[in-house]
Amino acid sequence: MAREKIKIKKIDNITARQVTFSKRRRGLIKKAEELAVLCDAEVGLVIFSATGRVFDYASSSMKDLLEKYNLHSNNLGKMDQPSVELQLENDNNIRLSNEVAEKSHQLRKMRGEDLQGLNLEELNQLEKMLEAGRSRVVQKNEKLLMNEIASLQRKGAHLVEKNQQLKQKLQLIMISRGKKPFVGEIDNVITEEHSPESLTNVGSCNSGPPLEDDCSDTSLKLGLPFN
Amino acid sequence: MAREKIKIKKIDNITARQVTFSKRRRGLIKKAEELAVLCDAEVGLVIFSATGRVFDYASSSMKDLLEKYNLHSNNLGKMDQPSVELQLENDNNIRLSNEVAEKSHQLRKMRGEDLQGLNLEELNQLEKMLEAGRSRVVQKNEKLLMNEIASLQRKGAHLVEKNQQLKQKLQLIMISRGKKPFVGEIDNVITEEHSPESLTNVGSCNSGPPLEDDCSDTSLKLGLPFN
DNA sequence: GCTGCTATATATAAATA
DNA sequence: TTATTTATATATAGCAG
Repeated sequence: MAREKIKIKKIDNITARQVTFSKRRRGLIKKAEELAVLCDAEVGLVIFSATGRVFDYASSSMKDLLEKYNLHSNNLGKMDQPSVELQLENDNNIRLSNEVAEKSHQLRKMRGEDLQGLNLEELNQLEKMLEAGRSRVVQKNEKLLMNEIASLQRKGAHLVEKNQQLKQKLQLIMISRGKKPFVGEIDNVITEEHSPESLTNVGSCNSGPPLEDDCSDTSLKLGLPFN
Repeated sequence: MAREKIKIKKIDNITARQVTFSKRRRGLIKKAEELAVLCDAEVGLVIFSATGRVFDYASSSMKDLLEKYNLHSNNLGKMDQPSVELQLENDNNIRLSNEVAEKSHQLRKMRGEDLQGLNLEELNQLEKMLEAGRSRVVQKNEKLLMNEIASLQRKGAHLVEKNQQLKQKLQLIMISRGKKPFVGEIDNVITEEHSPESLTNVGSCNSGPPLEDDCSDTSLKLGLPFN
């Protein structure tokens, strides 16, 4: 694949062979990885150089992969365990393998990826199941959102309360200075343009006389979710 | 490497993913073989598709290759199993059990039965997946229905055609008997309550009045001897 | 043994049959 | 599914450091 086309046979020149080995080895591993990622496949690759060095690639655990592979080739090939224990283990493996296969299939169906051979009845049932699942997910989602809102609301109410306390302290201080303040003076500073009603909505922490509010941002944000 | 550059991430479209898997799998195996031949290396390659099918390539004996590989990796790691085989089986059990657990969990999530600890992002993604699956199921369902309809239409059209042929044969027979039949006579026997026009529409595999009847008992019975 | 550099050979994504 | 076709993207053979 390059300057010249080459025949697929052992490269005579040793140096060239090594260079090619190095390049192609990396290329092969890259391709293996791409296949695994692109197609959601499991890939295991083992390479021994002529000099005996080992290189490998595995999309997941090479150990698991090879065990899985052995299992398959065993099932498709020979069968010869005398040991009862081994036989038991093997039965277990078969059972588990079947379970995995079954669940994988079910998952694929739910993803709509393997609907081969399903009849109308089964398809309808599947759709119902998906719709039910979706509904639950959506509910959970909404619940989460509501919780978040409630939490924010609590925090907001808390801030309102704090603010009110601050306001009272300020009043006390001003009074203690001997200056009896105009009522309107403080209110102007603290409540700005808000109307009292906006507070009554905001949670139970606030029971007293609707003492205006303070951090306008908070009350605005809090008010929205409750319509 | 083609019409468009793609990102190396799981291909969303199922069909495209399968096609790509098929192509790249072959490409990868070809490259593996070339590496083995050109550079006098030993190469072993194992591929599991997402559906669980196995593909492999080995420049020599996969068994030998894997044993050699295990030897190497063991040397680089640990080495102390009472019974290697038992250990392997046991590991396999653990791995399979984990796989079952994982898939069960995934299934439960898709059924909306175990959404504990999922955040908003994850819930949204799950919902998207469910919606995608449902959409595919619905599509498949519709396709099935359309096929059924089309099939029935074809059969109907075919019956109509047969019927017309039978009618012609019967006419010929009656003529050959030397009895010039009343036109009305045959029509009455064969088409029964049908007006002649209803037949002329139904030429080949049309879309017109699909099923109707035609296969009235009478005409069918008449037809049999001539087929 | 690596690089980096081309000019080519291959692989392959999409569209199509 | 599977195969062909096409336009492009990649891989890489042969060199030079």
